[in-house]
Amino acid sequence: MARTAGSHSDITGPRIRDAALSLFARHGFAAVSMRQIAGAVGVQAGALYNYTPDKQSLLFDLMQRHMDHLLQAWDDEPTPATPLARLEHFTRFHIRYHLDKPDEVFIAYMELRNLSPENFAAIETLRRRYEDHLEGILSQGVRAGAFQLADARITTMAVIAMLTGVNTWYRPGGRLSADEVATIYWDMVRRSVGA
Amino acid sequence: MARTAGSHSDITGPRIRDAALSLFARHGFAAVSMRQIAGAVGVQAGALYNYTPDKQSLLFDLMQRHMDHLLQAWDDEPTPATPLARLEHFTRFHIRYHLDKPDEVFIAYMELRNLSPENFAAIETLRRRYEDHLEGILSQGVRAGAFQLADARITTMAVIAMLTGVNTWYRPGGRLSADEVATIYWDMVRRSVGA
DNA sequence: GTCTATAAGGTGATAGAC
DNA sequence: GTCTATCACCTTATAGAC
Repeated sequence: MARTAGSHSDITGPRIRDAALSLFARHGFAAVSMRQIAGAVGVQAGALYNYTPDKQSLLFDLMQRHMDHLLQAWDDEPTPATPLARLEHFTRFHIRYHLDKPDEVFIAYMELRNLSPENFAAIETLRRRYEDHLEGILSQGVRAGAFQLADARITTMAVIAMLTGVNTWYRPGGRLSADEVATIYWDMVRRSVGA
Repeated sequence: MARTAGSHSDITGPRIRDAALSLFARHGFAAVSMRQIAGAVGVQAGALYNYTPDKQSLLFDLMQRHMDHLLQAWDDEPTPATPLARLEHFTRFHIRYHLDKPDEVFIAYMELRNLSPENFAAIETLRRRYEDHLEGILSQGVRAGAFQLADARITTMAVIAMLTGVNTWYRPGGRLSADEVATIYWDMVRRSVGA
């Protein structure tokens, strides 16, 4: 059945995104050609332009979907009662979600410079919205006397960098499970905010 | 004087590296052509091949110099007496050094996937050597009873990710000086290792 | 919706003149 | 050491047949 001519719009679109995601993550946006993406999907390069106006839009689409999905996933999470419980929940959610989508995460911050200025601004807005969820938890905790920290914004950036860094070294099947890793990181986060 | 024909080997080499560093950092290795680098230096593309056998070697040269220089700079630093003082020294050194060389730092971990397998292995060895300096400080501190942490290797990766993350948001002339930022981060590092 | 063919231009790298 | 010219190939994107 492979390569049969005809209409496949409902499955070809997702397949193009999957192939582009994987290839961009492995080789980088600029190093991957439309022909390579088409080859991975099993169509000719011209057919891709039925699904994206150009290569830039394909990249933006991947990043925007990733950020939208991340924000939605966090909105769907429950909200524990105390700042301490909320911070632990965020820590474990962030590690779990990011380890689950390594290609999306990798692209979302490695390929920012390949976005057009307008597309860059749009992704930065979504990223800032996600960071603000953590900053809100930290600020609430400071007001409630649960945390002691010098600057909620800087602590936000520090914690997110620390947590996202798990993706650079964690490999499934290694010395520790994802849950064990999350517990160790939660211990560090908890102490670093003075809780 | 610009573009005069003749012999300039001692100044053209560094100028090529400077131009490549800046262009790779801004646009990415794959998105920059040898003609662009030559244009920034003020020579024709063919002249670059008197200084590098190919584009890949140019990238590797930049990364290797960066890692060599980082390791040498750390070796040149004094060694404070206690684990706590050593950890503070490493924290401040890492932030200062990395804020000082943002292009080198950016390339050194954004362009790893564009290295050939042999070159990648060489850079990873140097990176691991740098990480091991921090891991050594943490392990010593645990043995001396100065730190309480679950896993020296994971704490090493977490602390380095947190500290290097400063480069993603810090801009000179902003709300806080580099020294003030380093002090806030040192407070977080100190608490996260249970000191 | 996918194909083939093509336009218009860029790519890394080399040869040989000066 | 740098230049010009060139090779062989790849690039994104589009046009028109089916």
